[in-house]
Amino acid sequence: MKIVFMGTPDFAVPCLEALIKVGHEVAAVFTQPDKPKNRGHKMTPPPVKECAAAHNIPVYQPLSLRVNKSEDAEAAFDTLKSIAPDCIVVVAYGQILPKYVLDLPKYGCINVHASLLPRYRGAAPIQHCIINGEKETGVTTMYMAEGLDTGDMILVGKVAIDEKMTASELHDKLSEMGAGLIVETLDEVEKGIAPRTPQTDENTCYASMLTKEMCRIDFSQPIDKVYDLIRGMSASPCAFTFLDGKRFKVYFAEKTDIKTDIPAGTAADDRLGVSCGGYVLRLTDVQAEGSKRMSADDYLRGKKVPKGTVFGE
RNA sequence: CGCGGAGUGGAGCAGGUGGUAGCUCGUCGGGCUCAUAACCCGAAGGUCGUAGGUUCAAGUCCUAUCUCCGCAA
Repeated sequence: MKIVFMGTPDFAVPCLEALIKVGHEVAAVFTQPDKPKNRGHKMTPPPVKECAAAHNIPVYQPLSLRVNKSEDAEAAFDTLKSIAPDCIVVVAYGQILPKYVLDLPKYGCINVHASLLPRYRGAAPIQHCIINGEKETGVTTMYMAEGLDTGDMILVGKVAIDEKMTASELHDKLSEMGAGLIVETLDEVEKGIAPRTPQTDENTCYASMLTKEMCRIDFSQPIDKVYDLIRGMSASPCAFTFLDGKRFKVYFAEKTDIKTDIPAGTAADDRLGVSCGGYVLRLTDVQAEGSKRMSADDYLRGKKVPKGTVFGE
């Protein structure tokens, strides 16, 4: 099948590679423009671009595909038309596709979404699942519609969320699962045997983009909530608090059943055990400002965090 | 050229007013103990990111360079 692939971050790369590997003709890749990122504002190409380049696939990076949004949209659409793909596969592209793009390919536009739709539509389904303490999630493929992640569903893959799983671990797992699922989906679509299940709008919920403020740990919350937040934000953007006036990232923690009645956010011992919702939450994987990520044991070898230390400011 | 921090024995940090390189932990040996992740004694282990420069003398000052990290995007 002749395919145009649209995607941007790491999550989309396994899908792209899978399509190439099974022999689909990936005629072009659309991805977000390079952006000044990281320290020093270095221009950084999206991971999907690097993957496409490695396979000598032409890459297009329009600012938008909506004609009223950017000047290069029309040219991009012309490019799409001239390629005339059988199907457009969209995986975490980060842009809204207008109706005339959705209607262009014979088999339509097919999206890979990292949740069990109609639950967790939106930008950050993986993190929100963990933050909300879900026990199960998965990947869904669907025919794209104009609404955000509202299209008719095709195939679903489920995965259990382990108690100790972090967002980045789940991300990798779903990313791989998505790669298998999109290959299977295209196969069935091409043969005309793909199911088509409309979404119900009843059980839906929205997974909004993550903000910095959401990453801030509130130790007055129940310990389960704080624990899930830390897992759900790890390793990026990463939950944080403040220690000694400086930002202090927490990549992972352990729940204990030790009860405490000292104020929330206060060190209950000298081993990074913090009072949280009436219990002690032990921070186990941390990163101080200007330093690198390290285990609590390593951190404590260099810095004392005595009982009574207050976190949060 | 967005702002800022850091590179020192296996780990994490101190030392930065230039003059024998230090702390905590770990490791190894020994001791004590019914016993221990406890305690006591001792030992090993570092060309102080790299390259230049200033100096009688540089981890410490100057210049260049590499790497890593926080903020911000």
